[in-house]
Amino acid sequence: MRPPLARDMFDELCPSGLLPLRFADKWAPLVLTCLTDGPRRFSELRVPLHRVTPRTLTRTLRALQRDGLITRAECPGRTPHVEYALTPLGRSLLEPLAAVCAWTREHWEELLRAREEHIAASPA
Amino acid sequence: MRPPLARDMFDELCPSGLLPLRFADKWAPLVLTCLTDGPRRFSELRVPLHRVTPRTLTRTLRALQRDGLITRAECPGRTPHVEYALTPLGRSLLEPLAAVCAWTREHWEELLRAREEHIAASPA
DNA sequence: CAGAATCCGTTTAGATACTG
DNA sequence: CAGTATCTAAACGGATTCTG
Repeated sequence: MRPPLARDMFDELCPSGLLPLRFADKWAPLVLTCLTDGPRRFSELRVPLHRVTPRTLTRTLRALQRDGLITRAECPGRTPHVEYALTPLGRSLLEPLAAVCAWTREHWEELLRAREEHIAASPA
Repeated sequence: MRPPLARDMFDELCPSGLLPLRFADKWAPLVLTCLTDGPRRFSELRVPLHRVTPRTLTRTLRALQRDGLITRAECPGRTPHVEYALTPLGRSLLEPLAAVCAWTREHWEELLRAREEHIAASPA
């Protein structure tokens, strides 16, 4: 019923020691989701992300690129632009990501209630 | 092939707007995992977490408690102590959490390779 | 044992302005 | 269009010391 805990959770839980790279990031999962249906431009990505500042979006995209989850392609032509797209690796991450989001939707009310009760019970 | 993106990803992806509460946290997922097999004490939790400082562990536990994912019980007696345990809600989160960790284990080598290639390709 | 208090360095992210 | 540069505020996390 209560076996001893592993001495080092960092070795056991994930090879990364923590959540997968980029998963404990505020923006990265949202960016990945935005790329589900195809490549997107820099400015296209900003809109659904509450007009996140260019600086923040740039850093997020660079990190995702570094980890092989997205690609960055410069598209020359009459209207030159840049397109970001999921790699197969990045796409494979969408599944566990969706599972987490589904959990949240399912338990949203419950989470809110817990918070409210906690606030109500906490001392002034 | 390329439908327009939702204007507000925060409304659509998760009710929370982001990942579920506490999921984008460095320690929370590890703590939840440590509680899988039963209640644990404060000091018991520190060991597998690389001797995380009391301050950090306390804040993590408070946040998890606030969101209804764990309970805190003071156990009086000859050796008084405190026990933290998963709520049913907290336990239900273990499943999507495990899915994410499984993904990481599965693609760990690939992630490492991408990083190395990126470092090799980046300018001095 | 289970923390609280304090200090401090790092990281994160927003606002704003500017550039090839 | 796709960023970069600079500044700033807040959050995160570690180290240390102290307490009911």
